[in-house]
Amino acid sequence: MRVSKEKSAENREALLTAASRLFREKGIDGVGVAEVAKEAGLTHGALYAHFPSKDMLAAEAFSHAFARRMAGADAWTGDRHPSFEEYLDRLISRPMRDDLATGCPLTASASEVGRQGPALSRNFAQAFEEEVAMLVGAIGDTMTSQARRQLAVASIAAQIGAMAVARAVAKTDAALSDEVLQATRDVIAGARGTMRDRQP
Amino acid sequence: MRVSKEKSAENREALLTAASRLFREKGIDGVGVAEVAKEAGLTHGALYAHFPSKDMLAAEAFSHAFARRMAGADAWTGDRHPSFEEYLDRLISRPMRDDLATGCPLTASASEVGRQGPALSRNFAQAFEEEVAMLVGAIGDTMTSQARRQLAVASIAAQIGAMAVARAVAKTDAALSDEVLQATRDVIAGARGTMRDRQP
DNA sequence: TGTACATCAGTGAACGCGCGTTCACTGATGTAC
DNA sequence: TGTACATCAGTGAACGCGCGTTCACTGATGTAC
Repeated sequence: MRVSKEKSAENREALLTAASRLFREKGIDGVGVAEVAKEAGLTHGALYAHFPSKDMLAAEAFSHAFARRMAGADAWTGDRHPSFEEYLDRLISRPMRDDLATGCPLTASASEVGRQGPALSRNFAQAFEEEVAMLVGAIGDTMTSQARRQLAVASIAAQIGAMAVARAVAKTDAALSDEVLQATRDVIAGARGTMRDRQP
Repeated sequence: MRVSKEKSAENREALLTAASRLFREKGIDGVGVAEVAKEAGLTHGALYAHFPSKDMLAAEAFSHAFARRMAGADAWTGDRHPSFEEYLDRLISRPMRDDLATGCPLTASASEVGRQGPALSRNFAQAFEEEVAMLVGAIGDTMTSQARRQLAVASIAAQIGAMAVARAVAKTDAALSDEVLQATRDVIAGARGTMRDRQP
């Protein structure tokens, strides 16, 4: 049966929220469209009234989650303008590692993007650039803009790798998992100190 | 029909080689046991005479690939005792990014391990420790052993993240993909320089 | 060394299952008069 | 404002397909005599 435009918009939002949560938690290939629709209170057929394919759903769900994060709408986002060290401490952390479902979309999707469709790849690249711009702002004007960008790019890459490794070994070797997080935080923070000192 | 013990051992080796190649290239969830068996010149039923489940196959295939890499048997391994900078240059590179099938097993599996079975997680953690030990040796005795280990752990995490991001955006934004590799290499190399300078 | 037979790696059909997607149909919504 | 009807979000059965795993069977290998 047909529903009102408002209800339809709510359903679309519910589908995106369910998809972004489930895809982060279990991986895109680990969740079926029926499960996403059920989580949103619909049947799988309804999903195709809003999205032409699972691939497009994944791409839109990723950007939806990233936009929420950038808008500060996620519980874990905290200060929207953190310092560089605050950024590292918050994202390369045990709470982030253990909270798959609402964690950083970049971290959750990085490994899957290469094997999914082109729509998700485009949205991922755009989100990565936004994250770089945000982090460049957090680094401040203590070094050249080239150096700031280089540090931001490397820091986000390191964050994504540290989280992947920490999650991979969390159940097998909790001490190693914690060590990976701390070592990455410390080495990146140290690199920032050096680069700042070397600039006039 | 029954085959000789030698032929059976060869078939087992062929299954491991095919699995480690295909799993790296398409992901563990992206390849069926029938495809692995076919690549090894067998039928899927024969696979279960050698491995009790796909999970165990994945775990053994991972360790098989990593052991080959550590033994210098892979074409891309090069010098078995590279310097720290050589290690970074070789692993965080465009050739490594583009050669999925024979690339670093740690890099290829890091993101999947968390969602696979416990056997793979154990083998991954052990391989990570071996890689850390190798890299600690490459860093040399210019800093404390604690600092060496910290740098090694963070470097491997950063390498894994840089490769994941570079692969994710390779088709969409080639320039960004290259930039991620170079920025990560430079920042990690810079961090090494700082840590060395600060030690007596 | 030659023969009889137990072993077991490998084959291929079959199992139940979940996948992404399609589609005829439903019925409340939104619109035209 | 009230009525007739076109629209279309949502339902649920069905599509073909590939998945991991099982199993009765085959026949060359390896062994015991």
